[in-house]
Amino acid sequence: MEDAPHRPRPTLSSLSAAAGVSISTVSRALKGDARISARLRASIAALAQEAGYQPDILARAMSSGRTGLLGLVLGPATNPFYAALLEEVVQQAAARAMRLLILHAGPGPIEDRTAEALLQYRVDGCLVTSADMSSRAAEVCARSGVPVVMINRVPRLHASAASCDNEEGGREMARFLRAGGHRRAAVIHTGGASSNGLDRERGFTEAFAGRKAEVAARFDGRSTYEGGWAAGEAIAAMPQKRRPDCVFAVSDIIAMGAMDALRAAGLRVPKDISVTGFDSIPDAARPPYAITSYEQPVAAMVARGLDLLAARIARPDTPDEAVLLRGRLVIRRSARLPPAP
Amino acid sequence: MEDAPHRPRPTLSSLSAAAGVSISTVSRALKGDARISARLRASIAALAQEAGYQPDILARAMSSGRTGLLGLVLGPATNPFYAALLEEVVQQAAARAMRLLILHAGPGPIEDRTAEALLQYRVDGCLVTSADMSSRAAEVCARSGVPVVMINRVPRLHASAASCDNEEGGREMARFLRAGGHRRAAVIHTGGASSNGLDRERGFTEAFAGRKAEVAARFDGRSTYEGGWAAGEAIAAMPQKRRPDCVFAVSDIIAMGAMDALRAAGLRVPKDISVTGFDSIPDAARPPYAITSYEQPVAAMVARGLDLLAARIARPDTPDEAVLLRGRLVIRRSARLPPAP
DNA sequence: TTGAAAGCGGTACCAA
DNA sequence: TTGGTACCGCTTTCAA
Repeated sequence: MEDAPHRPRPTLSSLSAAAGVSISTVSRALKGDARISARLRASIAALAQEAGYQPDILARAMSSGRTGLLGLVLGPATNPFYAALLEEVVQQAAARAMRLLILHAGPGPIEDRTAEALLQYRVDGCLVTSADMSSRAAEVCARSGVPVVMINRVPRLHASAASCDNEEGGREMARFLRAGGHRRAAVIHTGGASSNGLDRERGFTEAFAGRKAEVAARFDGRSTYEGGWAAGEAIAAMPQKRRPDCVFAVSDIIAMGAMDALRAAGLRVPKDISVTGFDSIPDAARPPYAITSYEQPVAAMVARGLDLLAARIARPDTPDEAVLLRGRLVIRRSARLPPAP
Repeated sequence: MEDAPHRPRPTLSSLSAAAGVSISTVSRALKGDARISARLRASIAALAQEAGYQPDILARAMSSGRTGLLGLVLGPATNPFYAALLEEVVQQAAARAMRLLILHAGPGPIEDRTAEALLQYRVDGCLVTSADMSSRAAEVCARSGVPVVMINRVPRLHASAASCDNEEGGREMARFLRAGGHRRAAVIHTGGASSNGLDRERGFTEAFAGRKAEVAARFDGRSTYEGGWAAGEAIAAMPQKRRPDCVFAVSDIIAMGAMDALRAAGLRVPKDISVTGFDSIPDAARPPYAITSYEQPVAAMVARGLDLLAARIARPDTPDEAVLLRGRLVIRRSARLPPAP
């Protein structure tokens, strides 16, 4: 290939010179304005095509005020749930001709300096999927009128949200386990940090507790495999009489850790103890785990989240809105089944 | 909180009016230009601070030509290796005051429409960590002079790269297995798509084969857990006499699948057969796996990658460069150890 | 030490 | 149906 130093970028101005018409005409022709004659439009389009013209979004943003940029705050990508969310968001955003500016990925809150980028690049809106959007960042958005949508998060101050019906998910899991004859449950939660976890636990506890059934123990699983492992060890160490007959972990990654620890301690799953999770990440479906879980409707959550964002970008006065989507119980082999009817 | 409609964004112009000086003066004062008196600089800085001034990067880019934006092409985030890479890149880029525009995340090549975004947003450079940057996208970059750096990839046409010394990694693993007394190896590769995989396999094969030792079988692991599983099943199904005594998978995710399949077939790891991987992702370190692996120096790869990119952005004529970084053998329990010396 | 003014590449309003 | 022009916010050169 030639080492041709890249040609100067074609602009409206260079096109207008080539076409012998004004800049405004080229601009209108390219966006299909009906006021320009069909012939002229076609010839200008051909010219642009040939020159490899690409509109400069930055320049457009200068005058139109719209960047087409969405700020993205992602949770810890090492949890496969967020990885799946990321892929889904990238794909759906691209389909809507929106681009994502990554503000944060990983555990912990987003830095203040990062929150500033949000303003500096004039993002049209902000998508938050992480557990932690610092209140500083939230405030920045609110103050400067940047619409915020949370996915997989309860909405807060000046934000909309699309999430899974976590409480119902917890309830469904509880009903399933009770139907399977379980009487003593252990819940592994996330230490109170996340409202998702709290909702799941609340739904579970509410639906599980009852005649001759109780949530007998609670552990902090810190949303990590290691946290789940520690909880699993603690459960395995309980005297057999008091030991729970089932475990509900508020996320699959925790459930995996717990399951491995229980097995390492010599317990059989689900023979000695059932283990269930939440999210239904691909990892949890693998043969050694086959974890019964509650699947979050990730694609739908992302789609509705982008809808909400788009609506708020188009009409800033649109009132905030919270969308709750129902998930689906996915039965695998990690929990004893209810008797066949 | 008040529902105060967000104030208009402060600009150089509004600050200059407030300060009673010209726009140029404010601009220079804010960037610490020595020509502005210290007192004036301080008072303007205070004003800006109070008003919550944030420079408009887009406007700056219009005149300076530099956006501070890096295009990011990421591989399948569902492989924890890419998830780790993502977190590292986001963090290090932020530390350098560079922002990431996500162009692609997931398996498969990037779409043509996406490649255009790269131009439209005038990214200063492009970071590619995926196996597949379409040649169209590569061409777009080359033609418009956007520097490209590959991380974990062999450099191609008009691009620099920072990657792990894959061949050496393969060799080290081979030496380790041979020292452990292994004689018949199976290699699970990625089907030829990735040069990484090829390099690892080449290094391994070269160092393993020799007196009374050979690579006895090859399988396509498709870079996925499922691919590894299928290969594991195939290995387990081999007649015992011909069965390999060790497995080298070119990535941990493959190794995990293979290991699970081998165990499901009743083989013990490492007693009956040793299993090793590559990458040293956190998942591979978990107790049930404890996979002996070759760790890629992810942080260093990202750091050097960003260095290369920054250098090319600052001086476009900087020649392309390929950096090879050595990784580290991480010995765990999935492979028989060499006898203690 | 400070200010005025010309762009950067579009958009959109007002004329013609 | 088309052209002229002001403007978006900042950088930078040239004058003062």
